[in-house]
Amino acid sequence: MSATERRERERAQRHQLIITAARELAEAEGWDAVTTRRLAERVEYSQPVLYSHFKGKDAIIRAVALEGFEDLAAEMRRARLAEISRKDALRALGRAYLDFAANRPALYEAMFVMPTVLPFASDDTPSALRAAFAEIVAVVGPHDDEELYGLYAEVFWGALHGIAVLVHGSRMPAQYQGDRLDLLVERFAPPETD
Amino acid sequence: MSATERRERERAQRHQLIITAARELAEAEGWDAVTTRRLAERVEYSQPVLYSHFKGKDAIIRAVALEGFEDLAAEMRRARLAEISRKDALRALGRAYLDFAANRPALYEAMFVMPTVLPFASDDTPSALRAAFAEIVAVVGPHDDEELYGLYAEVFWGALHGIAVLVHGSRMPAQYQGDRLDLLVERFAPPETD
DNA sequence: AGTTCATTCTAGCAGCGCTAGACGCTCTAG
DNA sequence: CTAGAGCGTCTAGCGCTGCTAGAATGAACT
Repeated sequence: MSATERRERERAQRHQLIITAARELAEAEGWDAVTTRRLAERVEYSQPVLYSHFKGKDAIIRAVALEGFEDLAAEMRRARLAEISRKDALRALGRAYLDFAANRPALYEAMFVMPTVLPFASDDTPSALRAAFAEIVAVVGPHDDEELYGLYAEVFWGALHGIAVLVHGSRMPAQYQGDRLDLLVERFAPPETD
Repeated sequence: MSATERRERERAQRHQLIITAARELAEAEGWDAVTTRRLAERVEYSQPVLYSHFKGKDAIIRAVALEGFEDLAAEMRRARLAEISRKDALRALGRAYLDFAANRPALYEAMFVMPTVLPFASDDTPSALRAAFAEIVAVVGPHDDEELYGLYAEVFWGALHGIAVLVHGSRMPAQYQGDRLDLLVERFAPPETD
């Protein structure tokens, strides 16, 4: 059965190759440039091969986005754990989030802007999405009120997302992003206990 | 010359007809359904007529968005002026903004989500856009610090935009939108002086 | 070595935004 | 009142998109 195994292994590699190629092409030229023909050419197979791995273009974007959530969760985690006070952790996480959005706009777009493709607040929400959200909850709380679980995180996240996409779309000047984060952190930092 | 005048008048009417038809079609079936063929059919002209009025599909979307800004500015203004205290005005404006986004999602999308099509913070920013932004500045200030002009408004606007689009994209549950607004208002209300 | 079967490719469909060039109608000037 | 100029509209078509049916290929198993 080793022949079959080898083929499955090759298949898995090609699966990942498609995802990576799609992400790289999107990051280099934007999602508009990611057509099935160009993507197929890039992985050096014909178009129909893509459809033997993914149900359609949407599914490819979904796979790219899912990997993105793992990256984002890791970066937010690293940033917040490097600080001691909660306020510093909040600012560090916010900065990590905005940097991620600014530095990898195409990936961010697949995750948070394109027509929904991943189930967010639902029973079958992928663990990477839950992990990313949990990172935000960890820095803004609340930690003592079950009823409000997630509310602060949602609003803080919403604010970060809002200014990230408005800046990216040139609807807001990019230069004051640091000041905006400072203001946001000041307003959302938990009551000082340190 | 009245014949020429009549023709120009008819042309202006048709211009508006195209914009209205595009908005209605988008609001009914989403922007994906707004193809030049379907739009032409709806206004009962052939495709090329659209291009004698607008440079391309982008320009039509731009015209729709521009009208939207006038509506939004008017609704925010009406909402904030109906309240006395600044905190109530802030909440009312926020609610008006979120309601606008929720009730007219396609129009909102053209204004704030689609690839930039109107110059926002620039010298030739249309007055409707300036007016809408000025409404937000009016309720969040600051009014005494030239250097910070617009910063509070940008962050408050960003937060409203963020939760609006995340809810619309099913990335955040819709049911707690009121609680989110309350939290946001509490954090952004100017120091109590009333 | 012959057969089976999975896999990949060629070719094509319907629809997209957009445009060139032919056609027809209206308005103007003599 | 008629002839002609010019504007406006339409038909037809280009190159592209996501996606797929069916032919052709090649590797693996008996």
